Amino acid sequence: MAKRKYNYDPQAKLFKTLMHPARLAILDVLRTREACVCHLEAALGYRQAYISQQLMELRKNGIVEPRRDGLNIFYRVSKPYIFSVLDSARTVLGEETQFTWPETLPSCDCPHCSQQE
Amino acid sequence: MAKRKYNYDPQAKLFKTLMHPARLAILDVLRTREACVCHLEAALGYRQAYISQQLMELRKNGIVEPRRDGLNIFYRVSKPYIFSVLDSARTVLGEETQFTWPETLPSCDCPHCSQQE
DNA sequence: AAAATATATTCAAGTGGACGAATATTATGG
DNA sequence: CCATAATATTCGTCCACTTGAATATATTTT
Repeated sequence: MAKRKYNYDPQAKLFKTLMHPARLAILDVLRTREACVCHLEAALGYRQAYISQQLMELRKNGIVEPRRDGLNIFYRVSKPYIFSVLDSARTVLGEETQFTWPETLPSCDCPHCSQQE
Repeated sequence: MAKRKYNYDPQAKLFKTLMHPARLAILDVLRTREACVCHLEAALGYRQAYISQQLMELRKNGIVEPRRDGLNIFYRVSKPYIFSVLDSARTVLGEETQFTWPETLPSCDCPHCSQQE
């Protein structure tokens, strides 16, 4: 007979979403600002479809949300508190350094990156 | 070309360890005290071998560590900061209630539970 | 040293996630 | 309304995780 007093599935599901290197990388790019798919592509070097797949996974779990602007769809973190989870994990692992992405990337053509001129 | 500046594998691995309901339940039992396998068995209602399997997984990732005392092997959380990760996750999910296990269980015969008499 | 108790390990079948390839969808510009 | 750009989805294969069943190991007791 199971005597569990608590349902751990929601927590487990959240961690399952976070257990993927590509998704963690995406969240780190989204730490400081919203970003379109092509920006994530330029930043992380993954294929477009692959980025979309991972974004879909994050979206299904309510972690990110899209905002369409013309052809671009900008993603942002809808639950910023998720970064507390990520930071705690880093602390557990003894990782002090927190890499911060620059606001713009030379290799990116998205509106956010190429609006200078 | 991949431009990742950071290796997310350690974090991903940690979350992978936490993505399992049974392991989360075990960690919650270990939140207040160490416990032997049979205690976890009594508390959670899982089979002994299954508990052992999940403990092994947690041990492989340095989250819990064993202490043998006669026939019993007591497990305790070796990285208590892991609870910050769990608590942050609960906050993200909007779960406020934190279930706390009693120190002793009537259905358990382990030394910690049946030393009254 | 054999039996009993507590725990660990191995094995195997079923299942779901990872990810590449191909294709579909949506919106803008001509 | 057709072409193009940006993003999304579907499909298929491969591999890792899950979990039950069986068995092994370690320790104490007799």
